[in-house]
Amino acid sequence: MESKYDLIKQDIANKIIHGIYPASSYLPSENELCDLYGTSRETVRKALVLLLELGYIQKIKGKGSIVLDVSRFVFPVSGIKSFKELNQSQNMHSTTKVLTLEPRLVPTKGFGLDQNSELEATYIERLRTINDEPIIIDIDYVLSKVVNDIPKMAAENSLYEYFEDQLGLDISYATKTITVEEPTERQRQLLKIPPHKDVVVIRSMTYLNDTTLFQFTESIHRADKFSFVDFARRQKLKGH
Amino acid sequence: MESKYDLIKQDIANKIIHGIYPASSYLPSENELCDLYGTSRETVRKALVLLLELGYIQKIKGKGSIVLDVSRFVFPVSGIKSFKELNQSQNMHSTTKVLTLEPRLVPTKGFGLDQNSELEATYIERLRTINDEPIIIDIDYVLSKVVNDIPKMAAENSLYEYFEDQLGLDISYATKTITVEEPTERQRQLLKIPPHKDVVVIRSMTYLNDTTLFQFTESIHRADKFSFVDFARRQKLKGH
DNA sequence: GTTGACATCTTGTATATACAAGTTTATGAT
DNA sequence: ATCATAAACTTGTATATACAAGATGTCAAC
Repeated sequence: MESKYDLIKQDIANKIIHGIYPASSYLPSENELCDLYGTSRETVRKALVLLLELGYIQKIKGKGSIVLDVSRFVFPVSGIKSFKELNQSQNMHSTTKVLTLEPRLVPTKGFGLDQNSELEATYIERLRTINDEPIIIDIDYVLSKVVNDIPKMAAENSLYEYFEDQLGLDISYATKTITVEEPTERQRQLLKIPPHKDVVVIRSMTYLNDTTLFQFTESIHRADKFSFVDFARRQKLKGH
Repeated sequence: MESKYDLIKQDIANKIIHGIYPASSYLPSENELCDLYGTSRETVRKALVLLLELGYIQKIKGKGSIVLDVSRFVFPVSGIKSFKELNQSQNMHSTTKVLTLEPRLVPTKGFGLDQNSELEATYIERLRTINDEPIIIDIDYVLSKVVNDIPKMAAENSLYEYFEDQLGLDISYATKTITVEEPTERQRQLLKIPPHKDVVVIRSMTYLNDTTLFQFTESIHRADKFSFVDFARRQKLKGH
């Protein structure tokens, strides 16, 4: 099922996380890794490219692969991660309260959609607390075309876990925008936003492997509790 | 100098941008691309992987590579991009005014550094306007170890262009955090921030290819003009 | 019409090989 | 000791080959 280079990636990643390969040290050379895992060099290199993209290592021609300081990512809101995954990687006491779960149409405005399209969806509104403080309101529109029924349990636990492990959906990529906006009165109350204070809104559209759109998300954060951590590699795209 | 797969990547990317390969259509198959460019399949595949990471295409096993709607990225603040690059890709009238350019030590606090380390740097403070409105204050600490002299022209034009094209620096990756904070009085005046309104702060540390840190950046945005667009691929990292 | 087997597309994984091009170390001549 | 060269490492690029596995269409059998 899982490919060799994926297993190698995970093995090396774990060794980095646990300090077996400490930061700013060199990994074994590619040829040594070949011997270690009993594979060809190209296979090892595929694993290393994945670690490179994740910001775990830096490859330097002629020298080797340096382990980067990955402890900076202890608070990774980057990438597509679910609240539960986020929560497990930290050590925090958090809860999820499902406020609403009902069928609704996706609002044509707000996500930049065609006006004529009427998309049936399951609307889910959840309040996330960390250490008993309300921090995030998560609003999901899950398109009924893809998922017609969502048990409340799944919403309380983890939607992604339900979609991927239970339904076998292949969630692949998402586009997201981050903006700062005035909260609605409801949001102000739920998140206990002081007067004059804004909220951070992360809107995303999530797609399956076959490029079918299946979910809209609005994540409303208390601005004072908001932090977005990102790792970016420089890549030039000349043109035009 | 430039590799085949990089040229193929750029060629296909340009064709996607110009609509020769329109959104939601399939690219030619990998074998057809081999014939087209006269290369092996692995070389073509390397180019496609790069386009995949950029969010230009989606590969589907057994079917082909679908072109994604890339027009959503017309406002890409994602990745490492300089203000000038950003400006050129849009069509806006913008200016850059250099407020300060002088040697300074990097403040030990604020970037989470060791207290004992005293890093000499060039301090640059710039005010960015778009359509005559002040939008962004950019603060740079460029480490003197790497770059000892920065002409004012370079700061007015593009620091990255100067670093990469003039000095031949190999800028490779950066870590960045986005938070919402109260502006200083100076920031409030420069950006004309109304009372009670916050600003968005993007702090980043930029590294060269050989993992040497060379730049700290603080980018202060007017919250009402701030927008961050991102493309993210889902990748699970199991294991603890 | 429906079904199932098959062939033929597609992309995904894995290997072996070769050479180019940085980096470091060892060697040797001066 | 100094310097230049060469050898021995490292990663980067490119190719050829093989098979696995998903998607699709054809064709025959029922």
